[in-house]
Amino acid sequence: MAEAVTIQTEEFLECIYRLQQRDGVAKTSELVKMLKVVPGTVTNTVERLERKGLLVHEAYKGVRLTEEGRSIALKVLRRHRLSERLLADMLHMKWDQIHEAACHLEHGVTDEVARNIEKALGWPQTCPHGNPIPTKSGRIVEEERKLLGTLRAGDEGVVTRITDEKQDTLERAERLGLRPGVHVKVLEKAPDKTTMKASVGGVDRTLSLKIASHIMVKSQGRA
Amino acid sequence: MAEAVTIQTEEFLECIYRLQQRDGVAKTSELVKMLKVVPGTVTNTVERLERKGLLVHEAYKGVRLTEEGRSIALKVLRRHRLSERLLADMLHMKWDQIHEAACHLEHGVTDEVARNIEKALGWPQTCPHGNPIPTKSGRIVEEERKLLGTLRAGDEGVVTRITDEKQDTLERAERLGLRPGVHVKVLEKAPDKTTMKASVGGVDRTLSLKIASHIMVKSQGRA
DNA sequence: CTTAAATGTACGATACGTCGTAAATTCACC
DNA sequence: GGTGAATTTACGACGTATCGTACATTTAAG
Repeated sequence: MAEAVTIQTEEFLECIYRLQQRDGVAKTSELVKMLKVVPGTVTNTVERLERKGLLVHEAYKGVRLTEEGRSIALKVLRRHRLSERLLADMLHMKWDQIHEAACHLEHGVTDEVARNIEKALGWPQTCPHGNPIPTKSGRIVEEERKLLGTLRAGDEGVVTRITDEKQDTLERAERLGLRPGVHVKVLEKAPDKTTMKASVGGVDRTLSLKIASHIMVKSQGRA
Repeated sequence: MAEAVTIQTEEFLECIYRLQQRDGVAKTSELVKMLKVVPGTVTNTVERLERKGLLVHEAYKGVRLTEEGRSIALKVLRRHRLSERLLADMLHMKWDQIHEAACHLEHGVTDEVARNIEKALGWPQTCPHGNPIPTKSGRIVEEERKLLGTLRAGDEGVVTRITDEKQDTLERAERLGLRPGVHVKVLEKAPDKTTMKASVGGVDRTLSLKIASHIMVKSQGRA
């Protein structure tokens, strides 16, 4: 068990984990988009990984990780998020510029180095975007929080996570002041269902529902 | 130019650079040993890299990097040595335990991250073993120093570099107190030509010529 | 209910990276 | 200078990773 896994396999499993977290299942078309490969590559790789017992694929339904696949994905995610902490906290890179770099770094971080990162940083619980860091043994706490986009006028809370780590999403969040720990309150949802007005850290903003759907909020009641 | 290079290609070029530095030329048998692959793999890869114009191979003589190959090798070496500084200075790993980890990390360090490492550490000139770090533009200063193993009784100086970064070499150096900056003085060379006696940081030691041949010394005269 | 667009699959091709076995060449020592 | 050991090369094989083109299935819009 625990065969050596290539970098590409790691990328696939990590990506599938993220998609499952978001959608419940990973559609191959989503994998094509996120991994920036052609559909044939996804089919091939999915087949191979299925043969290895790391996932199951239901045609036209999507892909799900097996226990073993999930276990590997969590190891990769751990290294990714610890890499992000390293980049942000020790190398002083901006939180909206580190995801891509961490995508490369994660594959070079050995378990030993991962442990040393978390030790040096005092065992952080989340990455700089608020997403939880799996433990060495593969435990992860995925809290069930509401997404900002699903709140109604009057609802309020504190941003806990930006669940999408793509650079443009993070840059947009940064510009809007949407960082973990910031207080938000929904003021008004536009009738066209593409934007909403909200108070973000005391400043009134107009947010697209697209970005709001990536912001996880710890609810604090309702005016 | 500057095609994308795979990790294995990077490993090969880096290894060839190190061997050329040591022996003037990289014998394929040495590559087999250092890269831990079978001879056929070296032949294949050398052929491929020769076709790409990254090196030239003279049968039974060895391999030499072209300008382009050297340029890539120096980029990899830069990332390797900056990774070592990161591991030693920020993650507090012991200097004799970091080489292997850096071998993995180097391939995940983007140029941007490399710049941020050197910035965060105040532009260090050498890795923790004393070997020079190439600049972003690929300059490197390989000082011509004597090796401890070649000094004669009475010669003395200061250790500047441990040129071999294999873990067992470094652990042995550590146990003998042979770190960069330490003063050494040759007391006596054994007639069997396998050991020497020397004062290392004030302590008299018996050193194998094997380890002494990896220790570079800045000469400070002669008693 | 039909059909076009979206989504998914199949197949063939190319390059890389690695191995093992076997054969050829060179070198160094007697 | 001959010969055995070291070194180098040649070849065939397999798995991974990726692409592109062409074909099939599903879904949604009319």
